Amino acid sequence: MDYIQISNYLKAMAHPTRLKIIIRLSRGPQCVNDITGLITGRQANVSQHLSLLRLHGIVDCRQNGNMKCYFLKNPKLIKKILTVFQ
Amino acid sequence: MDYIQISNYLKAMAHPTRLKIIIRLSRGPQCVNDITGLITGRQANVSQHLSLLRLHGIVDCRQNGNMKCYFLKNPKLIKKILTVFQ
DNA sequence: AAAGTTTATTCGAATATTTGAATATACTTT
DNA sequence: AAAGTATATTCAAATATTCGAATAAACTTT
Repeated sequence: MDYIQISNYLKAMAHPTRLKIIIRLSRGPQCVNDITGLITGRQANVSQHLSLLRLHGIVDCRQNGNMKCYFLKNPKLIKKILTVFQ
Repeated sequence: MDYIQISNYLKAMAHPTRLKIIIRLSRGPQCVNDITGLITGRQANVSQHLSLLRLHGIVDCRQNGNMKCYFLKNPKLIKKILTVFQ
């Protein structure tokens, strides 16, 4: 990963709503509706952030009946970054 | 550090030019002129990025005669983040 | 199949970031 | 003190990001 890719990855993480989502997902998978509950914002906006996170390879999801379950694609990497800030 | 502060810190890092500067400074202090040499851009622009990095507590500097020497304020933290991406 | 849930997409306005240009400041040497 | 070198600041234009509003899509239950 070169510095351009790293900066893209960090930029995707570096939004308060997205980071909040990431922190939540670092404790386990969640569906969109539950994630929306954490955020002061609309479901559509949460979906926008989730699709950006997916585009950058930070999260992925699987259909689960009616719902979609999001999870971190590389939880180890994310957890390492988060623990640096504690 | 809460998620707002963390996202601000990550945002400050998450620009290709600034990350390049940070990576360079992780190997030791450098003056503005040397840093400018790394970047495809003007000295004034490098100064802009450096002052933003300083504002966010990522770097600091000391006057060194004619020149200003920039260095990472928390090199351990930065190095931990960078090694995650290798 | 109609109604209800859950999630995604598109678009435009508001906002934030980035950059170059111009110029200022500060220190050093002559 | 004038000229030279190194760095910083300000402003405006260009660009990118973010969010709400509207609505679409997909699945589930009735």
